[in-house]
Amino acid sequence: MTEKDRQTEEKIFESATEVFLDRGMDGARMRDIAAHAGINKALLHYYYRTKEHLFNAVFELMAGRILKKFAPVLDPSMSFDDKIRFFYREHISFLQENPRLPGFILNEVNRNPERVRKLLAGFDLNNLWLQIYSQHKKELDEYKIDASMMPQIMSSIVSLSVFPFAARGIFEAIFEKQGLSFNSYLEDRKEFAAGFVINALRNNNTLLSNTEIKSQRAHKKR
Amino acid sequence: MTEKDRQTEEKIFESATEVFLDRGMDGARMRDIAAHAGINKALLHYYYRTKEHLFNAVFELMAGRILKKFAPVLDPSMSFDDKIRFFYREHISFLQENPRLPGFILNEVNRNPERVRKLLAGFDLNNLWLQIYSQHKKELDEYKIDASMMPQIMSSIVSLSVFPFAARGIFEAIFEKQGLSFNSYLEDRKEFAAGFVINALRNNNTLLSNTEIKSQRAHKKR
DNA sequence: GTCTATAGAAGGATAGAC
DNA sequence: GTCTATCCTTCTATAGAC
Repeated sequence: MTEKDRQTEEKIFESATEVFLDRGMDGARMRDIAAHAGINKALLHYYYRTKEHLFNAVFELMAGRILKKFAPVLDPSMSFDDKIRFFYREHISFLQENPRLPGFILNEVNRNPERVRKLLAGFDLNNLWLQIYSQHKKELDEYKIDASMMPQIMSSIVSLSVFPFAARGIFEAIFEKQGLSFNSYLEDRKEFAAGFVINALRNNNTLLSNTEIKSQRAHKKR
Repeated sequence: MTEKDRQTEEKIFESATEVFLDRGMDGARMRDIAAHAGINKALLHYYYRTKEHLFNAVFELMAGRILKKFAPVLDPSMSFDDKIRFFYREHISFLQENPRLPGFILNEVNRNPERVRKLLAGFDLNNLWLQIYSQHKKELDEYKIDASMMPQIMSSIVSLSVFPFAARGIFEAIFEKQGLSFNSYLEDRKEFAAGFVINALRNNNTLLSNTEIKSQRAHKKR
């Protein structure tokens, strides 16, 4: 009885996840979710009152799952370089298993800004970058990186792993034309991206210093 | 007469662009496009037979516009470093004026792979990376970069400028919590990203060499 | 070319039997 | 808990008057 409930509800949730990931909130059809779960539409409404309820359940689980993957960034037991290497290995592997996740989340979030607010509500973002900076102050000082550059640096790190998935459709098409597989590109990327970032920071020369100066100037303007 | 046609058709097209950029193909409503244009639905169908026709017209213009912005990459008159600096300045400026474009294109392309095929049909991608590599062989040799690394490098360059726009909703929310403006972040980014990439390549040390070796190994596997 | 009115299809949601 | 049948709304698209 209760066992069967759980099974059905789970099946519905899995089917909904599948269809929503594929088509998004607006493009998904309750009929398709029901068909995918091998049941009828009425049962969907029995477990989740409306389409929106069902979508929210799926979205929150998925968004939570991807956000949790950023947690190791605050692990104090790793050096900055190791952390970067670890991050790309783990994060890209995770996205290889969930390739549609970035596009799904980004799209829904851009369409409905209210979702971001609710989503980030549980996280302490007020001093996120300062936290990371403080944790690695010693190494970052050697690189001549100060706290004001953290937004640029952190956003760059994330871009390098998430964007290929967000632009998956285009990447796959271009790679195919050149006889490359998207998957082997991703395998390479785990190490390439880490090396790329570490090099960029390690030899933080006049170029970055210039940026820093301009950055301060720009901030004063506003 | 004909002048009025042109005006109406243009107004419809602009309104459609606005609504499609905001809501996507699935989320857009013909009623909203008509309202935005100050006309009625029937007139939409008079000029563009179906919603899909109208959408395709908008999508093709927008996609073409963003793709054209990558053309200077093949300009042979600039050095590699200058090209990178030029690219970020121009590309980020363009996206500042069209911030919803990346999310729109990426979303529609991921949902409908057929669009990519048609989209890229006009471009010679068979040896795109080899072209760029050949053009700058001398500089790239100094960086110890060979042709097989071009996919990783080019995709990294694009990621750093496009991703902040694709993830605009999240970025804006996070920045707001820290008292930063998305726009000043973007202003800084034009120079930061260029410096970041040039540094990463310039001091291409053992890290990248390792990646290269692994890369070759990985390719043999498949 | 532009409008009003409406057809016709498709979507989400519910009633009620089992 | 699960189903069939159906309601009601919304959407795209067209007919027909001006």
